[in-house]
Amino acid sequence: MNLSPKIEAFVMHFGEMGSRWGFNRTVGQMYALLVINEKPLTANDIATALSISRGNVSMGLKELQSWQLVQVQHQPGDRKDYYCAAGDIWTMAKRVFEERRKREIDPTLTLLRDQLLDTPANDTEAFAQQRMREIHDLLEGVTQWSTELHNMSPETLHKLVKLGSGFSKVLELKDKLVNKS
Amino acid sequence: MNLSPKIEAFVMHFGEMGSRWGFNRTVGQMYALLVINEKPLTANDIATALSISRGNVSMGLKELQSWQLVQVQHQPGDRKDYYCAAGDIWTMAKRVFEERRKREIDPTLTLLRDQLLDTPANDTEAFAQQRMREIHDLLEGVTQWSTELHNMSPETLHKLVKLGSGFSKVLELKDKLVNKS
DNA sequence: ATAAGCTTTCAATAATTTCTGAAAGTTCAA
DNA sequence: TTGAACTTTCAGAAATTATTGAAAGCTTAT
Repeated sequence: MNLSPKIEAFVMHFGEMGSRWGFNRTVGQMYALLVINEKPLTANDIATALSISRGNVSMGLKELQSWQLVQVQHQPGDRKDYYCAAGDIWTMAKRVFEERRKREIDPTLTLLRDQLLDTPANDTEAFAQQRMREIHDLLEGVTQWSTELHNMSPETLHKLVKLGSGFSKVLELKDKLVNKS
Repeated sequence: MNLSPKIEAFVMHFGEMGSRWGFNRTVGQMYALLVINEKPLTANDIATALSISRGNVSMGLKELQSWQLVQVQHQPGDRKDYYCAAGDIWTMAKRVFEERRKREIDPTLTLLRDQLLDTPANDTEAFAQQRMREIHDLLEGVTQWSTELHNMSPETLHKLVKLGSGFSKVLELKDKLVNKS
């Protein structure tokens, strides 16, 4: 398994970015490799291509499966597991987005909900709770909104992205028509 | 500087989440502390409250300033720097969002743009480039869209969040009216 | 000029995370 | 039942990241 310079650049870049996207370097590289390869790869192919240990590949694949970003496939008469990137580009984006929401927002929302049930004991706590309320409402909005995104078809998503700067205009339009607020 | 249990829980939680949000534990704690405190704090207040070294606080504040999340203030006749969280909740959210976009998306977009200028040398590279194109277009959409968000007033943002599940309906509405696509 | 009262820097150390590879586990064909 | 062809696990090693604290830098009052 030998990578062309261009493909290598792409894979290595995804490695660098990996940690910023919520997984580690090798997991990033592995995913990139699976995404730009048309054909499914075995765990050994991956280990060779990236010069990492077989054990590390196994861990990485487990991680990618927990993100639902890869799929296992089998070839008839071959005992090996073959891996490939799951779904189209929109599916991938949605999965990463969802997974990150779960890890980055949900736990905080839970904490804030709990804290907001208590009555503040003094002024300091009252102010603190007010801030927590604001953060809570914001995060709840983001969560709802992310559910919305999750349920959109690729076409709608595509439209949304293409909408670009026409976005606030649509909001205003809606305001006028529905005549609320 | 002694924290009440509730406030401590909040601060510690932000510490835990810190790394998922793009900064480290102490930076997360520091920010939480500044957000739930009505009054500005000195670097020493922070060090005491969180039981961390003065040097670490200095580093952390530098980091938070690079995210534009804190402001320095001065009290008349006092040489110390006082710090507080910058802006309201929407400002904070926008700054975190923007900063993360810069770190998580922009570098990849640059790489992809470069790669897409070259002509693929073979079928493998052609397929790879096709994938890169898709990712590029998606990220460009997200970027545009994030600029849009950035320019929205708190009121518009609030409306957007409240819109919740009515969102795709608005999109459809727009489709019918404008009668495009 | 000096020193008091701050803040910042940075080399050394500590803590955490990632990676390796050998051993154990699984599955299947013969 | 054995063993060949895989995969997974996990303890220890390596790499990376965060933290400390002492020293160096500012700035202002005297």
